[in-house]
Amino acid sequence: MLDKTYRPSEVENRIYDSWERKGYFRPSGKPGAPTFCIALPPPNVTGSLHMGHALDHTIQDVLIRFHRMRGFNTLWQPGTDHAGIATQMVVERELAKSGTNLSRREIGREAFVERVWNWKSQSGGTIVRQMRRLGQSADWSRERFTMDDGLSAAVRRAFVTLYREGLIYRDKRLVNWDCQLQTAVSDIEVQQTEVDGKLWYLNYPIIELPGTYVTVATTRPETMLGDSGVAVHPDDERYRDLIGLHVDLPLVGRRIPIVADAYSDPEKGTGAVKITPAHDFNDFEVGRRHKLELIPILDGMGRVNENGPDNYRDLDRFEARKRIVQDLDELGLLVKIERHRHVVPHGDRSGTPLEPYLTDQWYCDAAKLAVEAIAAVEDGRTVFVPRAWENTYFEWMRNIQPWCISRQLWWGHQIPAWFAPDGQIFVAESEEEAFAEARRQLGPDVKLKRDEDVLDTWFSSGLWPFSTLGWPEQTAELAQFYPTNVLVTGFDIIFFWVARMMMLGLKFTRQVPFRTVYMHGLVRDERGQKMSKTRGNVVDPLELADEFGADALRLALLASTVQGRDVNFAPSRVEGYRNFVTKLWNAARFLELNGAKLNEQVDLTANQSAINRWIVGETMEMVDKVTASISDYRFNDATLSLYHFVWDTFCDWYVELAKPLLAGDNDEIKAETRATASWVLALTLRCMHPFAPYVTEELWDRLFGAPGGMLIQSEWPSASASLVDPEASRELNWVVRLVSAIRSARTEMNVPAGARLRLLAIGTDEKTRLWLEANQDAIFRLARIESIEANVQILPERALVVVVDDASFALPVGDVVDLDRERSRLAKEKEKLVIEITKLKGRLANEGFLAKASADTIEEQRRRLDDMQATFERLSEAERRIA
RNA sequence: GGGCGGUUAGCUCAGCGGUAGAGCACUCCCUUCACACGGGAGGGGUCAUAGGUUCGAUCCCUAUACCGCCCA
Repeated sequence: MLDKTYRPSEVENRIYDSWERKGYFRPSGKPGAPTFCIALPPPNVTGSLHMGHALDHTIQDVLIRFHRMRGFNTLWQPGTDHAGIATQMVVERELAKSGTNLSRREIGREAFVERVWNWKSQSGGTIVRQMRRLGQSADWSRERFTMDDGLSAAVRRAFVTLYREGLIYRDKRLVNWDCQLQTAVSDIEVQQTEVDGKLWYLNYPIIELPGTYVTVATTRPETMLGDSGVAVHPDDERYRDLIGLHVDLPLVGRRIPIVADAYSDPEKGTGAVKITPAHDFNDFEVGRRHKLELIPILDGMGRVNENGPDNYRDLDRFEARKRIVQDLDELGLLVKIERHRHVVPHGDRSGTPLEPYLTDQWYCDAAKLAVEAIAAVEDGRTVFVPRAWENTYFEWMRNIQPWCISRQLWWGHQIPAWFAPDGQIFVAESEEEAFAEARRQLGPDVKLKRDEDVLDTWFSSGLWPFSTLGWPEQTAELAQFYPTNVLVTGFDIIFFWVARMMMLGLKFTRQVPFRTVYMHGLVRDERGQKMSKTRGNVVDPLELADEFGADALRLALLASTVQGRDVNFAPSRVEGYRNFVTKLWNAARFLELNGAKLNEQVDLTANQSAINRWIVGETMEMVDKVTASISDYRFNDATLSLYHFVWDTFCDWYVELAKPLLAGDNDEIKAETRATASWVLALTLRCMHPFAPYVTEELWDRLFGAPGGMLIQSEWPSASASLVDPEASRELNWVVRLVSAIRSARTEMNVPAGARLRLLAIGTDEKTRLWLEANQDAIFRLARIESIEANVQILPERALVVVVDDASFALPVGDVVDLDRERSRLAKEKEKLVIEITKLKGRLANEGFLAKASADTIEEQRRRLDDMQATFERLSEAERRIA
């Protein structure tokens, strides 16, 4: 027997183990079945599960479970990425704490990488375990890691291919350099952060005009050591005469030119701007236009290098700033300092200000790869849901910059490039190949040194949808599951994920990596604030799952997911869905107590009771709605349909209506009701399974046993029109309205809740009489009625009156009734009607409306008016009775 | 500066050319034999503002205000 409440903690692990052990997460491999595949955007191996993952993964699990039940040969490909910087940082931190006080450089590359692997094997699986906790049905037997042998081979193949086609090349350009981590990072790993800074105004003496100065304004005075020019706007009258002259760079003593360049904004600062081509992206361009010298003055740690004057050498960039400002001030060249709020690029891992830094790096020609990636979305080979995100994708793809793919790290895919002593580069998939080629060209004794750097993690992640399926080998899985069907991700990583996979996927497979990109919003707190540790508003999905159950968390997330919008997540909703799960549990418990048994062969069209015919139709409608909503990625609609069906339709009405049937003495009806109720519950469990997999599986097992196997691999229901009986639907809707009207009137008139009243139907027509008779037990019970008299001709005086459609019903209450109160109740109801009736009359008298509105609309409005007028008449009659 | 989204009940949000909805919160009643993680009944909204289109606008268009996000 089921307990009164469902206890998730006693169920979840057991069920999950059972699913996994029985291999239900694996592709069915059914011959002829259509395939459905999702590649999980691999979470960071150092990560732990946050609300964003919970939402992202739950959506994927709904799609996977839905398609699995619909008979697709389904694969959800999971795994993690090696997260170069993040993982290396974790292990370096551990190293620092370990007491040996050795840096990674001191223990050496090999030993360090070994440590990272050790860390990974011990602590790397957190997020994957947490995914299981939430019921995610990924095929763990196929779990992959971006550093696996196979995936590493894919990376080498991709790199070598792109290099040979000229799509990967080496270049000396400015990169975003992280001085703390001492590596380059890509544009999209840059966080633009607004900070309170200053604007320093500096005087540079003009050589040709002794005693005069040009004043430049800068947010980074320390970079002046690397200045190689001053720019003014060509149309700026103030500086016209200075163009072509030179200044004597203070503290350095370098002679640098004043050039005219439109980059200089006359409105900003003084209109004259110092140009440091080796330390600023804009200045780099200006410098190139005017052939200015590139003078790097900082080293990789952000310290002044040998190009700076001796007295600043080795000073940290921030220390150098202080000293330089001080020294300029002493020379009388510091004009003023203003407060200035501006945007400074920060590394999203280290959090330190990034330095534009001139180095040799490997680049990928993203612009060329983008061409096909753009075309594929333009021509609909890949479709975004919601569509609006395609614009963001296009905007970014069309302005894409060369992608810096090398990182000065040890953890990652080491770049398969070998340097000969003369600087010549040999790129090959293996060292042997590289040597073979080098020997051919440079003789047998050639010495090669492998590039120390590794590739951007996203380079390997970009191959994920096909490298996980075996590429570059032409495997059966690749043929079967690629292109994948849908990528589910948050819009915040549209550039990381979608863009890179599209470019590399099209390049290497000539096919799009996924046909649909479903973008969901970010999970924020209930006030719309981004969740962050510093704000302290982070909600832990695992804690919620522990407290309320994984199903409740999943339902709450799905119910909050509206297409194209962020999710403002209120934890109280989880409690609400915990209650919902309990409600379902108890509905099942009710069936269990009444001997429910599932018989899939039962002929529901033979049902005698309208109540049973009605709920079957309602169930069909629910199946339709849920199926359509999932297919359209409208998860909130699907969740709400289920919620409404289970709670309102099934529990509040059907179960209550069925009680008299089950308690009655008609064995045939009893059997029919048990069979129908069981059938409805079975379909409900199936439809709800993708959303709340645990409780549905448990109930399936407890109630229906498992002769046909587990719910996870049962068949998704299909709606059948032949099971919908419109007449039963009309009848039961009427019963619901009648009962509701009686309940309302009773409460409003303060009739004691327990009091049983007589119900007199006034001037009853045939249909009403039949309906009353057929549903009398239900009406007795639900409206607290003790007897029904049909066809009463005269309204009794001391009675409440309710009107349903064109029939009046009187509830004699004897002396307890307060006539004044009843009068005002009737008046209030009439008032509401009058407003609507006036509106409808006006509309129907409007010639424009009659001429232009559709016949259906006009007919509908007429019918509504007739109904309301009839009700109004009945209410007036009742009023006159007690006048 | 450019682009995108939002403004609907106390809160969080659905919706939509012709009847304004949900959950939570609130009020009143109920130890009715599945469930108090429950049942029943209620209160609460000039759908941001101003114009326009339309027979009819919360919904479509334009502008404004405010809020948020992305990019420079």
